[in-house]
Amino acid sequence: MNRSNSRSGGGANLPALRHHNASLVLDLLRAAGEHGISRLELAERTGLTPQAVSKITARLRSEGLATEAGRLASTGGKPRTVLRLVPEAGHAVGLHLDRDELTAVLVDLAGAPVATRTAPLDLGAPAAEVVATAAHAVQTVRAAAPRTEDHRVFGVGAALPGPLDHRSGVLHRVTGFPQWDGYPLRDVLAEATGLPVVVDKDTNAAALGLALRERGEADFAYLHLGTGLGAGLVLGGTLHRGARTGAGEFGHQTLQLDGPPCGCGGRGCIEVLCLAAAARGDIAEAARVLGAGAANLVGLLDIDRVVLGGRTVAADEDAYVGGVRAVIEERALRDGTGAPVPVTVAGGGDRPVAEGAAQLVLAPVFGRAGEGGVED
Amino acid sequence: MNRSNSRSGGGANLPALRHHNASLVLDLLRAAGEHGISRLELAERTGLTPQAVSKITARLRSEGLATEAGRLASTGGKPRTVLRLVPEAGHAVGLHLDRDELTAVLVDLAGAPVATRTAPLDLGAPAAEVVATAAHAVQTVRAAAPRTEDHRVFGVGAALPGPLDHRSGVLHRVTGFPQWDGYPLRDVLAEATGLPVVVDKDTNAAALGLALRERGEADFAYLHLGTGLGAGLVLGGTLHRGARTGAGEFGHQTLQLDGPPCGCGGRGCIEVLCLAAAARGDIAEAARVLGAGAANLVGLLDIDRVVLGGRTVAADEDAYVGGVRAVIEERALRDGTGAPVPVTVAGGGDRPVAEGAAQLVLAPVFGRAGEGGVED
DNA sequence: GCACTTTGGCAACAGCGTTGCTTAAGTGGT
DNA sequence: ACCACTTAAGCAACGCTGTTGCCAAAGTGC
Repeated sequence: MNRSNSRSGGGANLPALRHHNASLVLDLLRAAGEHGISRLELAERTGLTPQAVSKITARLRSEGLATEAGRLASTGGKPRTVLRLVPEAGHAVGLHLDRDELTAVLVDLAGAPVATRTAPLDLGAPAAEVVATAAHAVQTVRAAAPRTEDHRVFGVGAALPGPLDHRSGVLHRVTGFPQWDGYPLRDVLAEATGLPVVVDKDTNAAALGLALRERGEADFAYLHLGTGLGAGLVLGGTLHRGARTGAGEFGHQTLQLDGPPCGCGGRGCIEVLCLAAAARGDIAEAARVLGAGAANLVGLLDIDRVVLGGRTVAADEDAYVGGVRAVIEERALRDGTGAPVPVTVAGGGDRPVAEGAAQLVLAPVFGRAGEGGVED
Repeated sequence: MNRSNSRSGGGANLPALRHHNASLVLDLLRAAGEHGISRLELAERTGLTPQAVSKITARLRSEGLATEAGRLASTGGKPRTVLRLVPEAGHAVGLHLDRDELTAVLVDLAGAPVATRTAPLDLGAPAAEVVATAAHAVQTVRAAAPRTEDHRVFGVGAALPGPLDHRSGVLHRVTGFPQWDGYPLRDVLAEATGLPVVVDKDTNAAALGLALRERGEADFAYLHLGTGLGAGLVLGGTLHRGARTGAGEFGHQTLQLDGPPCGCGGRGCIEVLCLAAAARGDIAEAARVLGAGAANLVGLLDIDRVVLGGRTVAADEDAYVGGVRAVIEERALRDGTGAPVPVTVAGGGDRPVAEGAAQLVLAPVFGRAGEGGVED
């Protein structure tokens, strides 16, 4: 049932079956939010029998993860009991290590932030120093979680710029900070905090978090335009990282053959076109370039929604959203492929990255660990 | 265990568990080919216990799907017994309906072609006529399969150009042949042949078939350059079709902002650039353009391998492979992301499409039905 | 107040992979 | 030639999964 058969493992036994179905139910409970969802609807949506759902939800209730929350209007018989997730039953820490700033956030199972801490950070400082600052921020927000046995903190998700190996948790050449090359951030941070740690690219974290904010979309792209241009892809409901966890290299896509030279050594990369236009104040052109890249992505992968973010976009949200939307709508019109894909902007500045980082930790709980996913 | 949690269903019970593990084992048996694989290696690779593998393989042997095939050299104890797939235990028909030609092929479980039939076809003819010709070709190659109870034909996979809805099996506006718009090919063909039918785009079929030819690559792209330019993507071991089964729109990716106008109404599409260069005999330029698009794809999705195919490529294989490879190697060098992604060409003319179409039917047997997959 | 509908738990069950143990089938030392 | 050892693989008992059949609970509507 794991789609990633090519990976080692994949064999499923009874505990795995149980965990799978429990995750499925938890995911639906999370999606239902505070309104909750009835047992029978859970049965319909999962394909399980009502009795199985009763057993599973009974377990979840005994573990404190779910609870009854009122009942629906009767339809001629006994009214359905509504169940909902107990958000405070578990927490996760999201950590965003940006070039000049650090954000730590404690989120509950529903993804709602419980505590936040922001601090200046010099990513160029010695590694030990950065790790110490990060670990301290983690402990600070962690103090906001109730410390009972049942209400555990699942772990820390750390998002940072630049290429890294998600599987091993080792960084590569973080742009502009060569001292991080080969640094085993995951293990060091796990040691410093005493919690399991997952590391990933900032764009991936943001994509995961944003994909969960509005539901129902299996294929989703987040485009981040800040000091650089990158993408995070959620395909089939989980992050697509690729074999070398190098997916999302959106900025150095060629969009203008033999165009202006880019810092990467290539020519006509979407990043240099977009940022050059933005730098000279031609936001409309920057948005048009970004839109062309987004439309390429939408057509190639049949993406359901595109979300824009990053400081450059935040400076002129309407112009970017409008410009990108125009390009996508025009192309959808040409293809005649029905309604154009919605384009929105990620509100909240840098918060989506930190909150999404926490979702890196929570994803396995809800059965959304992708191929490159980390076991619980 | 199914990655596609967002889809309805997803709930797993005991039969599903059994089917999942059996598929996993069958997939490894298929990968092992005629050399076979021992029970203990199956256990290692699946993560199941040796005893579970023994039970599963015993079932497969009793169903005639697997058999013992010699034993390995001893390593100090009882030598391991080697198991292998029995290819002739099942077959599938692959059907390639091209604009001017029809190819039908019967393949066994291992994917090896058993019987082939090629016939001229006018895809512009009335639908009933085309279906009748296709159904007749299916019956012809089907006659080559042993008709015993155990050796069943699983179904027909039909690949054809142009957009279509894989899930419903209904065609859209097949380029140049408007009469197919809205035609329920899957159901009509199922009626005519008496077999389950799966339809998909020709590029998707080719991608699936080629991805299985050489193993171990989870993320794979097939680029088809013929009268048009399209792509098929295998991500995480299964075909990526997208929510509207419209993924793979590679040809109308913008590669040259404000470039020459394309038939689709856009400008600077990779297809028009590539085909225009090919038409004026500048194969090197066509290959360079194709390479730029391929490199974009590789960077964006962290693809493991790129395979080129189609009549235009076949006319000058070395030039295209060399040109594409050069662009990809150059970009890999710039990024410093290790070894460049291998680029090869799909041999065998149109056969890969028909053989891949048969794999559309076999994929679920081996646990490789993607999100858009069809149940057995 | 009674008939009906719908929800949801209890108990028995079939069947999955796992565990503990035994048998099969080799190698290598003496 | 024999025996100790190693490795492979089947048998039997087991725990636990979702399923099935049944019944109690809790509503609606005539």
